[in-house]
Amino acid sequence: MTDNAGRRVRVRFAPSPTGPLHIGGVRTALYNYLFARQHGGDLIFRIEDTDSGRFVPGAEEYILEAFDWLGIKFDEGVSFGGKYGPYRQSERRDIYRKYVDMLLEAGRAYIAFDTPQELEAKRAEIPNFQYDASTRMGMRNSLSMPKSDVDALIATGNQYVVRFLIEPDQDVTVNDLIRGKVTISSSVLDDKVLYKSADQLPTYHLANIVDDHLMEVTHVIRGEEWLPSAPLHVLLYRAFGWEDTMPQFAHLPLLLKPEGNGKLSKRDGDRLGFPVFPLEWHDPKTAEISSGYREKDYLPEAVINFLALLGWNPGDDREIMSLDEMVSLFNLEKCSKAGARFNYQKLVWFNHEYIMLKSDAEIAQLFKPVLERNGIQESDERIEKAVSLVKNRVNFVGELWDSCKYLFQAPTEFDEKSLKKWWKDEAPKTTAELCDFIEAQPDFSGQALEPAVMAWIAEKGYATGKVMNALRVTLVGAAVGPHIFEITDFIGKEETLRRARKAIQALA
RNA sequence: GGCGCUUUCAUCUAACGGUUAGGAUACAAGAUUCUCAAUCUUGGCAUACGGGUUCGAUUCCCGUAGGCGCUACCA
Repeated sequence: MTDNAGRRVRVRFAPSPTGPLHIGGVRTALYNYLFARQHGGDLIFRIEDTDSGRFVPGAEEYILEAFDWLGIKFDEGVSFGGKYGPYRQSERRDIYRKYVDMLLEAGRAYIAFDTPQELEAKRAEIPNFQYDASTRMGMRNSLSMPKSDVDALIATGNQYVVRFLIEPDQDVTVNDLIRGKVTISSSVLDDKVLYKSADQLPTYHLANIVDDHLMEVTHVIRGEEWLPSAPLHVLLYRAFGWEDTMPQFAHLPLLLKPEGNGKLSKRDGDRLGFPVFPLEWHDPKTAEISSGYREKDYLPEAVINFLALLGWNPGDDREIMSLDEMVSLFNLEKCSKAGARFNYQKLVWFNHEYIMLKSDAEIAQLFKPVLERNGIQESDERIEKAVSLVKNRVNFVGELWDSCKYLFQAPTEFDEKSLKKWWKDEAPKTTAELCDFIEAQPDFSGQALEPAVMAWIAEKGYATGKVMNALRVTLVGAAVGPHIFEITDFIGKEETLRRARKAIQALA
């Protein structure tokens, strides 16, 4: 499929390498991915490192690794290649300079010498100061100064910025795919800095427009925080004369805190006990560690599914969807407009659903390292069997260990509540009798043992619950777990009797 | 402060003028069972407020209030 101008659909995800990838960024990337796939288009990975001061080593690699884990694949860009490169903005200085000069020559931009300190002083002095048509002639720039002065300042090495000349009193309309027409007056826009001579790099706005144009991006799907500057971007496309191929915009609602006010931040994760980053992040400067979904044992499919539904729905009641299903169902028009609270409780539910959805063999492979860490070496078949018995009662693979360790090792201690409820009165006596009965059985398989034991209990006139739970406590250490004959079947006759008789002595 | 976006159960959301306002999570109860889960059933819970337009507003318009974002030589 193509866009309105008949072009192949091309979208991009363009993070700044200033730290770990925020979970909101993951969702933005996901929506771009779904959109690109659905339209048979391209997804570009661009690095927007125009702020040299905020560059963080390792961030780019982290972001790539995160998408790899999540299963979001790019078609071109940094580390993927492509014919529109380079895809790292810091490597495109010459390109930007050329376009800055074009704007300068066309009189759509001008050079300004005001230092950050001077501007700060101005803002302190004049409330609501804005660098625009009403103030620019009072500032130090190529509009207010003679050309000879400007040239002299540059020649003597003064730093400067290039500002975009904005004509006041013009209504600028952005046609947003999610929100419809959004109109603002150009008078509320300031003469944005497009370029800094100090590091010879553009700011976001200029780089963004030039790159999207050059890379033939057709749709810009990004967070709502960009909506206020979208009219500025439209003005830039006009200034360059690129309005006919200007991409279409879609501004996504923000991810909000689970409780309280404001958008989801790094702090919330620490405070409420859930990650806000896909992968664990070790800050190279502060040595601080932020938790990640991968390390916290979430399945990438669950994270993706949960995120997809935060601000979008397929139009019917389905919630569990594969990435491919989402690709065919995705629709920008079905995106909601209001911010979504990040309710991680539901993510836990998704994780549980995906554990249930995956085969025992798949879960067993994920569980194997956990077992090994606990000193358990078992065959894949045994592990799969154990997984099948207990996976419905866990939300995370890591919880499997606590739920089924008794399948691999005898209990070393007994849960007090369980003892109080089930290990009393006749329990030691009946359990001992049951052991003798079981020992005498020729066929120990669960299928044969269950009816035999039930008949024995009936014959003796015992209460089924009391006998079974007493046995359960001796084998498991608590009144939890799967069907008791599944457990005896798994651990075997010898171990069953050994545990039961040992417990009778230990608990006497 | 200015500008913009936004507003349906606690939370994520459906209903693109006519429904007993639906689903999911969470919560509660029940069923099942040797226990804990899972599963199934059931239950409570919402159209922010005030005006219009209309035969009829969750839905369209205006206002108010709340929420969010932007307002950098950050993205």
